[in-house]
Amino acid sequence: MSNNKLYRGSLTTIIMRLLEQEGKMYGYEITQRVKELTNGTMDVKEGALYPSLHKLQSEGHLKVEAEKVENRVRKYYSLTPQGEKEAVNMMQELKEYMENMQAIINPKLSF
Amino acid sequence: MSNNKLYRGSLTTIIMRLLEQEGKMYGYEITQRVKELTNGTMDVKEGALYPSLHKLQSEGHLKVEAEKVENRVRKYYSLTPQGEKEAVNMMQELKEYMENMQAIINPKLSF
DNA sequence: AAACATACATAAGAATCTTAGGTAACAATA
DNA sequence: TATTGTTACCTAAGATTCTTATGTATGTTT
Repeated sequence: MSNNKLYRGSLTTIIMRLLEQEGKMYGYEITQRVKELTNGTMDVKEGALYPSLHKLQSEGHLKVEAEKVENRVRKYYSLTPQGEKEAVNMMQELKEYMENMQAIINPKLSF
Repeated sequence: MSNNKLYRGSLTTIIMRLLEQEGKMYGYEITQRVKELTNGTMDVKEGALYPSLHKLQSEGHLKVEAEKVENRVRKYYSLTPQGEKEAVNMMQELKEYMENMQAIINPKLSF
């Protein structure tokens, strides 16, 4: 993801948010999109991505459709209705996280 | 820390920043300060805190002085010169993390 | 006397990641 | 044409960071 420990724990939030915005995406596409959006700073590792996608699917947050494009298989992931609720929830948790970190890091501005 | 996965990885950044601001603190004090600053939202677990403090010390970022206050021992931690550099670095990494998450979460505002 | 708060600590297990491999199709290049 | 690079999926071993559970000890409150 980066040599930065802070990214630990944020991969599912990223996946859910991208799918909320894009409708459907396949794994490799997610790695490329994140690279674009962060100017090459963030690198989603496949060894983290695929297990995460499978877990989100097994939890009922994602559904999959396999498509054959140019003789290669792509697995398109999209949010289930339950996943859409979870995406909203995760965005709220990200907001809370950011506010709490600001309050700790910059206590003078938290009044 | 919270039932929120996003906090994973941010404890050392929190410790280093608090010590940068306060000069010196002891473990239990850190747990209470974080609770105050986040209105009870965040709860730094002792099982995470003490191993983190010991690791930061073994890496040369923190130094310790034991003090006896009201017949109880407190271990006051403070930044070493190397730790001060590392604290600055961690704040920069937190800033980058926040910017990257914003860019992913809210791509329209990243231009 | 029991419960709560202060203050430290560690060990087992869970969760999330990195690293390092593997398969396969296609394109570009040396 | 052999090799490298890109696209596209996957898993397993190990590292790291956390939670949960437990322990010790002193002092305060109920």
